[in-house]
Amino acid sequence: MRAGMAVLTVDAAGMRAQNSGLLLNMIWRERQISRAEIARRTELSPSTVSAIVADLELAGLVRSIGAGVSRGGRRPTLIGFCDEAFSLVGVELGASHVTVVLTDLRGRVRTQSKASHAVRGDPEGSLQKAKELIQECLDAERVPRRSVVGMGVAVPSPVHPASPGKMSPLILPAWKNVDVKEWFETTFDMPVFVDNDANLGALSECFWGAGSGGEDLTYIKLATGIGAGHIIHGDVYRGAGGTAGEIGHIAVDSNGPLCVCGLRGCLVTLIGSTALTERARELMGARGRKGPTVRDLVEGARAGDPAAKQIIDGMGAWLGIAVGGLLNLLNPAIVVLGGEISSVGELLLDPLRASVRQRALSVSMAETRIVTSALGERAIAVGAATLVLQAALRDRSLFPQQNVGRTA
Amino acid sequence: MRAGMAVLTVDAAGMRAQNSGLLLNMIWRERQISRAEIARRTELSPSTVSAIVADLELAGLVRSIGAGVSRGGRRPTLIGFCDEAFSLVGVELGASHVTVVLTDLRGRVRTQSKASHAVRGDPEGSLQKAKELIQECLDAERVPRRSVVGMGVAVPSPVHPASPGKMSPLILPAWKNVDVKEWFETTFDMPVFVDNDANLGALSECFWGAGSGGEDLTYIKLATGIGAGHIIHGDVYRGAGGTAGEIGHIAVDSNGPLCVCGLRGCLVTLIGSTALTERARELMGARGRKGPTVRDLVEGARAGDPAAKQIIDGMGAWLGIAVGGLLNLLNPAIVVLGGEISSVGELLLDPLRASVRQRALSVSMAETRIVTSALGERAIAVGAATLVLQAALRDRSLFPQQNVGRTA
DNA sequence: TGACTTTGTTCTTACGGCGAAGAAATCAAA
DNA sequence: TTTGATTTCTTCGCCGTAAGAACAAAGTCA
Repeated sequence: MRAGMAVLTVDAAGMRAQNSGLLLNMIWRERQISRAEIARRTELSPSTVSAIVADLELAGLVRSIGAGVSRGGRRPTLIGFCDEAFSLVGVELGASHVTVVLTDLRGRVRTQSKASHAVRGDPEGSLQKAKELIQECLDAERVPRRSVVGMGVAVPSPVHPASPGKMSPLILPAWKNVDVKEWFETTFDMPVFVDNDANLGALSECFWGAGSGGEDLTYIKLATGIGAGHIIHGDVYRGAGGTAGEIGHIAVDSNGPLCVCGLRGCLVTLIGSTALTERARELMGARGRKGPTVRDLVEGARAGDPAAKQIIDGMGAWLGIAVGGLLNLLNPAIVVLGGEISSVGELLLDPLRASVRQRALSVSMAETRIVTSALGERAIAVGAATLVLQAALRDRSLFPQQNVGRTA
Repeated sequence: MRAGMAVLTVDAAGMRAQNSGLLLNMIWRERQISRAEIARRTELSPSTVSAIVADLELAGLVRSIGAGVSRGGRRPTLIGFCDEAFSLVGVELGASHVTVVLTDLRGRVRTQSKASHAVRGDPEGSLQKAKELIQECLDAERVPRRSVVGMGVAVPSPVHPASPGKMSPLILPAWKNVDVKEWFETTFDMPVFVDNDANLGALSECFWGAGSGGEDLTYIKLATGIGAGHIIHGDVYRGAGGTAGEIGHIAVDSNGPLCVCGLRGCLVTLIGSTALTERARELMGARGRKGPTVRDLVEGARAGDPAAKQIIDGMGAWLGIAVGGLLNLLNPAIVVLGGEISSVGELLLDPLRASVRQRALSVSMAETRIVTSALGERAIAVGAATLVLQAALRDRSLFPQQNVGRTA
């Protein structure tokens, strides 16, 4: 019954793998730390720590970075993580664009490239476009294939844990016959990890944003679609069928408009980008021929335009219904709002918090921080790259072997 | 950032602990299995398996139970778990009663005792009552203190992970100065685990009920209060502040009645026992002087009383709003309904499923089984005992040492 | 009956962590 | 400056655990 079968047996080699993984994580997290300090914290013996650090050094993952301050005796040698030793590729297949980033092991973007593309209906073209952009990034930095750990791909569809390359036939029917994971794997010959965009936004926030403390967190992506991703115990939570976080199709208004999903009054029909810009066209008038965009809305609200503020207020109220339910059901430590519209910051957070306060227990409300993302528009693509980093920090063997097979 | 610090370092002893824990779990799960089969499944060497089994046998946790069927050679010796080797105590502090069960390591109840008591306002009396009942159970079976692994306690309050003995001052203000965990620990001198009642109902279902497959599951306790418990990755999920699963205070009707929690239209004000019986009094008329009870409602519905059925239908509709949100947000594999009213079975499930269908994505809906509990009224107390079992199966050292310290 | 299979044990080997001892580096106080 | 204490890190031998080979025991099947 218990899912705990994940725990595998250990032999001598497994013991080393486990301990060295622990050390690698500690060094990554602390940025710089001495052997002695590691020994104190892990309760591993100094000799063992030294041996493992030597291992990691040989693998090119950590290195000495000078001496630290003395604690009354010999000064410690600080060990640091080699952030630049390997690269990560992050791909975002958005609704209308493809973004690619190349990052180091600290989530810093070394190159990025982006192109508009109608991803929804054109799998072949989108993948081809992605391939070009990836190649572009790799070439720009002259990154050899050997130094890339792997590739993360964010897709605008739920991903079933059992078949991570397959898109949902309801959300992306045109992608029915494509296996994204397989395609990238065969095209680039490296490990590929695929996940839903909101999940990767959440991961991004967990590693580099509001949730860097490691607490449980929910990220809400406010865009054409509305999706949420949960981080639970430091890991993306996907649910039994991969559809956890489909907050956009929570029905918040039983008299609301009909949604493409077949339900009525879904959150997305009320506060999705389309609904917002339509509302803006009504209240703010047409800008040029195409009507106001989300960007116009953001700028309007920031400039104090009452119509824009009214729209944002309404959005906060609707969103609060869903977030209130979220707090009561899941009680995350942090809720992060992402997506272009979230850049209005407090203008959205104020009405949202007010709405939540009417719908969530004061306890869970008081303990939950609700914030907007500070990671910008690359958050999702970086999150995709982070998925690879997370996997590699868990399983050292994912890092490509550099110094191939020399026996000391 | 990552919560992964939970992983501890390993030395030779830890290696043995890990492997023997794995074996213990496998034997518990499989009920009977041969050494050879264990070796095949775990990929441990036969010699290692033999050594570990000998260990476990010495500890009194497993024993040989005869020969199995041959696979074309010598017949295997089947190893079985000693279900009766130790006992578990489960305590449920309900809103209006205290229940105690004494179970074996397979969740079978050996003794139980129950007493009505106004737990809410009387901490001292409740604890004293619990003490008596526990003593009663232990005496009834002549169970020596030594053979009890520990005690689980279910409380009608959220429990903060950081202070598991403290009740929520909002829900149980009278219990402000009591530390339940500490009290039981000092009174009975054994390990004590405290958790919220709905969480323990969920654990009960995960181990002994609908979720025995180990999938993610949400249990909803339908009683005076409405609470939910989540099992995620085989473990109770409590949220950042311990209030995950407070589904009773999801606001499902913005025009609904005011709730004690300060919000309006909480689920509990619409389908809590009080609301149901009140509604029943209106529609079904008074039974005797006290008005119909939940039991009357169940019997009425089963007997085909249209008023009762109408009430249950309405309940399903309201509940469906919350469950719909739950499916979209968390996407559990199973939703289990518990509490007395759930014994109406399909009469509640039908309108509930219909309501959910209008509010959840068809994907998550299709993949989620929604069922009623089959564990009966002892589910929570047994869940409390199960909390101890779960802990001990994870950390063998929690089982009391029987054959104290003889070096072979 | 005899060849083959499967099970489970025994014994040796290898590996990894531990602890003690020691060397090196630094501080602090004489 | 010297001396002793402290901290860091390495070296080396020990020990516990798992692996593997060899073997005995107990079956099956023709």
